[in-house]
Amino acid sequence: MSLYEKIKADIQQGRFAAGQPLKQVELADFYRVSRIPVRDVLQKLKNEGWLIRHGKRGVAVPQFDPLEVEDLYLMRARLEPLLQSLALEKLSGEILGRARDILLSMEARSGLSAEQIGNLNWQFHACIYRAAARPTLFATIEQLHRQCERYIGYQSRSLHYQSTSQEEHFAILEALHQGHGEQAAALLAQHIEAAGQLLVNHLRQPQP
Amino acid sequence: MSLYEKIKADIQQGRFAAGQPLKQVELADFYRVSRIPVRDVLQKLKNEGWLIRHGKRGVAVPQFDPLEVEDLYLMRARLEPLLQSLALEKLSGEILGRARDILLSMEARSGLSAEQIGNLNWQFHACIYRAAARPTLFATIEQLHRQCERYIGYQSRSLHYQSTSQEEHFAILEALHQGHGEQAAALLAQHIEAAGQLLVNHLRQPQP
DNA sequence: ACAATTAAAAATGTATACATAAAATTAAAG
DNA sequence: CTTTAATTTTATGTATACATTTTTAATTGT
Repeated sequence: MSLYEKIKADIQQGRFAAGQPLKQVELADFYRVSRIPVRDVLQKLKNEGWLIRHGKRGVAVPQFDPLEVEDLYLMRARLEPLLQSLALEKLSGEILGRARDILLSMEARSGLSAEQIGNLNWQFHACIYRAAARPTLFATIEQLHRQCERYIGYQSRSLHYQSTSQEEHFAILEALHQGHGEQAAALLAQHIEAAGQLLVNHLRQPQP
Repeated sequence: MSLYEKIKADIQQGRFAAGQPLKQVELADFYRVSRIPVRDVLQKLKNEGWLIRHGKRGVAVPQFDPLEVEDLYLMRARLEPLLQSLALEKLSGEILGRARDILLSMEARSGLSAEQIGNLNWQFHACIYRAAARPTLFATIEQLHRQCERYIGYQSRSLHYQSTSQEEHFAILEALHQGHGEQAAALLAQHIEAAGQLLVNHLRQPQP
């Protein structure tokens, strides 16, 4: 497990108080490394939304921000259907088969963590998106997903969502299989908006 | 002028051959610094699209890629009208006044470099976008602009575009002033698509 | 007692030196 | 002569040490 993964995991588990600046030396001591790799990781995590700048200098774990989630899902709802549509013509049976396999493996294995579910979720969509052969669009969407990752721990706590989500996945896959591009795009947009809405509601209600 | 700015400028001026990997020690020697700040800058520039990974390790200046430009402007055409629409209600006369001043200063001063024009261009739109108070959306769009920066040197070589662009800017401003939100959004989308189309054509025709 | 200025501290930025892992070159075997 | 394995070389990753900047605390003057 790399330093990057360790720090990211510890952020996700709430080991660092939100808003409180992270000191490079403290992190270096804690993880038994020097400050150089810590600096590298902090910059990387900052770019992925796991950390934000604190004042002029230094970084901190950001507060959970419903508005950020709203923005992220708003952008995803605009960009992902676009990329999926661009992939339409290049969707071979083999690719759709692999996408289906991912969905089935999600159903087969129970007791998956939120992180694992989120990952498989992305693998399913990414499998389709990749077919479009649009690296820049893909990279930007992938980055939006990474930014969402910080919140998915919450999403899965409303566990009953999982089944709904799977139904939507299969509906998208079916539409793609039958060549109904616009329908698949519309379903995907709804899928993303629904997930975003659920997450925002969840963040706005309890004690975050 | 910071190391970051120096290296970015040298990339823009074609000092480094595209595709050829950049060595940390060479850069450090050239700029008379150690490898540590070089590493920091390289990572940052990589995130902004000025550099890409080269093989397993190291970075290189990417080739000019018309498909990348197409993707970037496609995304901008989807996201920027969205953010502009979200700003609608909060657009005070003062903000629109500042936006107008930026446009006028672009007309007033002649002999501006491509970089300067591009910057004022962004200032105009950013001025409006900021009013929406949607930091995450804004940040993502800003990043897309940064990625476009690498190409704007080309855009301005078709200098006659500048006047058309300005007309579009004033049309958008006028629509916003009169509260015609959907019209302003449509104009903005056209504005972005036109710029993207022009740039893509320009990249596909001559000897890049 | 409060403000401002100055001194101390703490944290980040940078340089040098060492460790490790790719890459390339050479040597050996088929 | 080609291919593969081993060795050398080269570049990056990391640690330690130093410099600079920012923040905090203290001291002094009004």
